[in-house]
Amino acid sequence: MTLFLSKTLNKIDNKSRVSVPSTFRSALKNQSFNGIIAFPSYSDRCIDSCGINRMELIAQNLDETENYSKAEFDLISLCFGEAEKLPFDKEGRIILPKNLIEHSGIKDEALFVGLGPTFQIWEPKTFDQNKILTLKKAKEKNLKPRLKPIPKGV
Amino acid sequence: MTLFLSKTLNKIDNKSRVSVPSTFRSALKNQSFNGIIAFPSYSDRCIDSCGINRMELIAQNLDETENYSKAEFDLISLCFGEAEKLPFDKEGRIILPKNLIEHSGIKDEALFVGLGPTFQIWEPKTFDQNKILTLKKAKEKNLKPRLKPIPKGV
DNA sequence: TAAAATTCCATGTAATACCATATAAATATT
DNA sequence: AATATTTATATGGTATTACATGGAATTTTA
Repeated sequence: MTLFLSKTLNKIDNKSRVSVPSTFRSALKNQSFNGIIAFPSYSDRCIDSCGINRMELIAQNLDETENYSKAEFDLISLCFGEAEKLPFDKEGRIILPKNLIEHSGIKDEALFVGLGPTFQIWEPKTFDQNKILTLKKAKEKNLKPRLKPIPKGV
Repeated sequence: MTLFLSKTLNKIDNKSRVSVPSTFRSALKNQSFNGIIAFPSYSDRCIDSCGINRMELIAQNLDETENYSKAEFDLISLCFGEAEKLPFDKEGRIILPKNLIEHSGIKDEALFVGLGPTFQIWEPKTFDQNKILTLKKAKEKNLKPRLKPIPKGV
């Protein structure tokens, strides 16, 4: 299974190129497209990313499931339009499209954050602010990190 | 698997020619017909498109399985009747037929929007309006885009 | 033979492939 | 254990190619 872990901070040059951390690259090694899929996060000021295999799974599911309302279907469909296929160059870099740079507020550095089956790309400052906010909310609600029981069949 | 992602805005010349985005073209590279299948969307003011392979698959399913309701069967039949085979010229362009231009309200620009296994072609303004509407409806119904593959057995 | 459709060719721009170097990590050597 | 050597990774810049697009030439068909 593809697993993205840990954080990496890389620079962006004036052509909007960033090196994808080599650990992430090697996690994607066996997929049918040599690069990443990236789209604006629905809930945060960052870029959501994954490999093509996950995207194919989502597409297939959407195609085969009959229980979506038109409103649901249209909403999910919008995501495919926002998603960008970003191939690696020979050096393992991608080019960040304008719209994703704008959405994330990224300037000259990009923070890659592993989330397991997916990862995110953040403007470092925004990530820090968000982290503080998350911890604050957790404290207010007295939340503690825990594992939920794993559903059967997964 | 054929996946259409992201959006591209291309111009239409006075002969109704449009360049199909090269990413879409390469997604269709290995199909038996070098071009796209296009038909008026039954629910939106846009053009629905895909590769010939998907049409063949649907036709085959229609023939072999009992999984379609009468209503579904009739809808698919309608689509087949209105579907146009639009071949690429040497430069990767297609010619948009009059009826599709009229149905979509396209004038001098065409917005190609990836939907995963299919894609759509929109008049840019119409797409923007429709997007706003989709997001509004989603908000009303408290929907959030499900970008997770649904685990089997759940 | 005129009109329409298709194929062919030309060009500016933007994307990407290529090469060179710097930095960091890993391994080997003393 | 400290240092040297090698390897892998990240980064910067240049050259080349591909793409979208406009128009001309050729073929088709009405």
